[in-house]
Amino acid sequence: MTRVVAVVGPTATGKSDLAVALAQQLDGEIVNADSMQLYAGMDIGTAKLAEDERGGVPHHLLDVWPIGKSAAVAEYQRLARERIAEIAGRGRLPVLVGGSGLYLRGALDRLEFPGESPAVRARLYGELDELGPGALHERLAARDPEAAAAILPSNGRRIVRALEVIELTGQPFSARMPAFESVYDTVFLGLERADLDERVERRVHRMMALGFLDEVRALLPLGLRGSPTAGKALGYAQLLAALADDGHVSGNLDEAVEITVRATRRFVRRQRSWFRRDPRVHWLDAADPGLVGAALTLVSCAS
RNA sequence: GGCCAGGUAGCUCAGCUGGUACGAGCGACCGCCUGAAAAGCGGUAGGUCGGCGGUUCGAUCCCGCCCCUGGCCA
Repeated sequence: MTRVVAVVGPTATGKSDLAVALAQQLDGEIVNADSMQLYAGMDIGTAKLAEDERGGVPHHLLDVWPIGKSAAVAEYQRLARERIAEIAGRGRLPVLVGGSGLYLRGALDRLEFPGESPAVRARLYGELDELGPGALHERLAARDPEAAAAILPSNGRRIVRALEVIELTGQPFSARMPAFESVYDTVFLGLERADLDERVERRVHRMMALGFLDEVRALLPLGLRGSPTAGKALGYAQLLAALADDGHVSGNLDEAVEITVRATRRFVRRQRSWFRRDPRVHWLDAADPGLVGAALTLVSCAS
């Protein structure tokens, strides 16, 4: 079975750097598993490693989607598995890095995504607007009681997806995540650190100092504001709210920064509660000076 | 110094002409998560209702004094 290393954990823990170090030591290549780093042009705000920070290690699945594109796990799953196969085919070690939990699972685990239909989905969202989530949830309960039980009546988005899948496939929608079972021989390394809240604050301010605002401005003509996924990214959404369409600051920038810091901290909480449940993850303290060594030990012990 | 408005949850504010604060939004904390996942959704905890007296069976809402904030006038 193909051997893969996955570096996971909350944002701002230093996953990218650890991945580079591991790839250098283990003859690896890196595959991005960060939903926002897939977008071209989102660099500063996603903390994407610049060329000269990649330590000569090939990086895959960065900058592959245009800003306006609506992201999709299923497509990511396909792309990631292709890359993993190619890298392994070259005799090298695929190192997956990122903090997008569902993307990681899509790439690595036995997860199958039923199809999608933009038309059906658009119609369902129209109905959601008109009737409200409660009514659609009742419909779901009639067609697939099990899915309805697992999805809260207020969660319009998931209700719509469940109904979409049922219409498309004629099959019930299994609303629960499957067991933690990888399709590869994967070693999961999780990074954590105690001082994340402060780090997040410093990082957001550093991004501003590096020209985050100009980056957002530059993405304005590419349709960032209307983009369903990219436009909602942390920091981007907040700066967008403070910018007029012509790129002039029309709102309160300091407040936008402050809100970004808070929202990012909340994101860290969500990431933790997602990754914590995965029993396969070997947790490492990112502040430990011997981090790389510890990670290498774990990888070699697992083989 | 006088007049007016206001002091209610960490923040911004709601609050039947007195009867246990119904509070709400945001935040915080905890959790959920199968094609937008940096998204979406849920649960929980927070209030001496500025202070002290008084009226009343009972006062956040009535009276008096005091403190603080904003505005107006001197």
